[in-house]
Amino acid sequence: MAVPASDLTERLRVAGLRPTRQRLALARLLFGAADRHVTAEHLHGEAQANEIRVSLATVYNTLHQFTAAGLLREVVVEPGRSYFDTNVDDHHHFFCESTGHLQDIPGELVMVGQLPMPPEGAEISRVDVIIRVRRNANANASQD
Amino acid sequence: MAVPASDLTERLRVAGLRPTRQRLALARLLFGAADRHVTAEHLHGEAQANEIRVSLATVYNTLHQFTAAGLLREVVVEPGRSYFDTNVDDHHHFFCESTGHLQDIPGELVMVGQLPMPPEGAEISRVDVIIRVRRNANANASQD
DNA sequence: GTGATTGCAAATCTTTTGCACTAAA
DNA sequence: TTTAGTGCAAAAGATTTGCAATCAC
Repeated sequence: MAVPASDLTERLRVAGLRPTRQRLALARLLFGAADRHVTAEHLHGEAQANEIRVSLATVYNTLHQFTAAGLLREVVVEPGRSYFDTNVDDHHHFFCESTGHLQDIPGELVMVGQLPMPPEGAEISRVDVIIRVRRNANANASQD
Repeated sequence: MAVPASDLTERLRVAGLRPTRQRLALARLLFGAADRHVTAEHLHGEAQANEIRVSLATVYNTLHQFTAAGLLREVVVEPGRSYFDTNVDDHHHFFCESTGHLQDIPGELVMVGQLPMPPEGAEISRVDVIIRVRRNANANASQD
């Protein structure tokens, strides 16, 4: 299903990363289906569930290497835990404080007009908009 | 200088917090002068520099209690470290990835038009806009 | 072969916790 | 008194690191 292995191999090569067994397996989990938001811990668990032997340290290395290569984007919304987003296009996030769930918002849906000048000597590297939401009291267990 | 002790005492009382020696001392550091952004570690160091005996655990407790009481606002921009902002008005932030420096942007300066609908059963608790900046190469050591 | 990559376990860093002690009301 | 608040040291959780073993080229 989805992305042939050869494409992933190529993608890693282009990014300057050797297509090792571990990286390919993680790439398949990450990019195999729809956009996703994972933590290192979560991805490691998923790898194990799929009988892929990878150490947690390698998962961390890989996530950071992918991020540096522009294949992933790191999203910081909670103290003490990083999420990695497979969607690297310009977009923003809903973050549910009750459930810890992240959800993309296409970039066009939020219009940030008229950015203020950055401090002198600095240039903008990214604009993050995080809409923090909370489940309201009378919401029944329909989704997260 | 600044805020008389009696005001701080009152402020804590109103928040439902006993005005203990430690809380008053930390409140004086936090609210004594202009708006600031501190980490627990930083505030603890500052307390020690001012000969205020407070344990790091109490600094954490206090920061969280002040945040729950609406006296502070927690800002998450870096994995593994929380900043606390003495400005609790509606506003946003510049975050310099090179220096770790946070700077307020008055709420009016950023116009986020037309928010998308939050996921069903959820209500918006806050909108954070973080403009990540980086020192550009030819910036000399003028500020952070 | 040779250098990049991996795995493991230990180390690090920030934050939280348990619990006896102290202080505010 | 009585209960909230504090300090300490230990625990927890996420992430990083050092280094020998392993793999890609």
